[in-house]
Amino acid sequence: MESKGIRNDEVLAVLRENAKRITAPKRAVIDVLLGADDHLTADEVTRRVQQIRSEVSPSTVYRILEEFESLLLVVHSHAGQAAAVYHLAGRSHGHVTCEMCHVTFEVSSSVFDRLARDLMGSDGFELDRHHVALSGICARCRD
Amino acid sequence: MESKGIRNDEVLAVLRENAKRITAPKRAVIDVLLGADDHLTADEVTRRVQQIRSEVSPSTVYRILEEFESLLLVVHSHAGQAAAVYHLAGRSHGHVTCEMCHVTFEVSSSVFDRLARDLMGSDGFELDRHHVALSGICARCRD
DNA sequence: GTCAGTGCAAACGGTTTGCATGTTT
DNA sequence: AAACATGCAAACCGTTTGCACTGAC
Repeated sequence: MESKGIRNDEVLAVLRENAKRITAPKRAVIDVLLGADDHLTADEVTRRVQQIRSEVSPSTVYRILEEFESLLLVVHSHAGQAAAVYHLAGRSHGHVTCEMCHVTFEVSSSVFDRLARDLMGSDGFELDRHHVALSGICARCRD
Repeated sequence: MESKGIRNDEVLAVLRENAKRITAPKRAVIDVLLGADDHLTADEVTRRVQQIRSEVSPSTVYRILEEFESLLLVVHSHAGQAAAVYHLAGRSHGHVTCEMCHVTFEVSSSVFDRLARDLMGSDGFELDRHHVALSGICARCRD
């Protein structure tokens, strides 16, 4: 079990530093993200938050995730046209998502580092490794 | 100007081989895809088709693109949550999309080959290089 | 007391689907 | 004639937005 790279109180500190208010829905979102081992869609975050505070609306969750992302506390990425997945910022790097089981995995930074270097070298393209998840078939689903 | 790797009559031949009917909307879609230098969204394909045959509906274009893709004539990929982009199958490999100008580029197969090898080696993950577009900033937009 | 944050509901964009009609074979 | 393809409209899903209200500061 790796450290997530950020703690509850660190998130709250960043909010205070940026004159953002600390509200019950935000606390709930933080707890959900800290308690999640894998990557969650906005809908999954909402459902988990609603287990504690049933009145929290999806739009609030989107707004909170957006705020957290603007503060570099959260990262989201896309795989195909499916829903985006969110997780706390930290040691994460690239993402790959299995087309069969829909689980998103972290990819070691060295793999993405090399890709980024190759793209820069061949086309001068600067890779944004956080934003997009590659698709494919994971080892388990390939049997 | 590179060859697109497939010609009008080859597309029609594949349709015949697979007992698919050759209709005016399909001919129009083929012409649009053959005439496009870059990658088109389904909406762009629809609009260009409608310049010739104004009655063709978006859903028909989606169904045609889906059929063509199942026949391996067309490939589509996603960049973020934006609309998918389609183009004729051929020598294409991976895609990268610029977050600033939203242009999608082909990436040389060697870059994606190496990435695929790395992912297989490190995590046993089998990359689907066609389906997802990486994001970043292209050389032109970086100034 | 003020204003950022929230809940609700409605709008949105891209895509898919049900169904009656039209067209290819 | 039969099966497939199409047009239309409505549904769909993830996400965003307008607005009045609430609650953190």
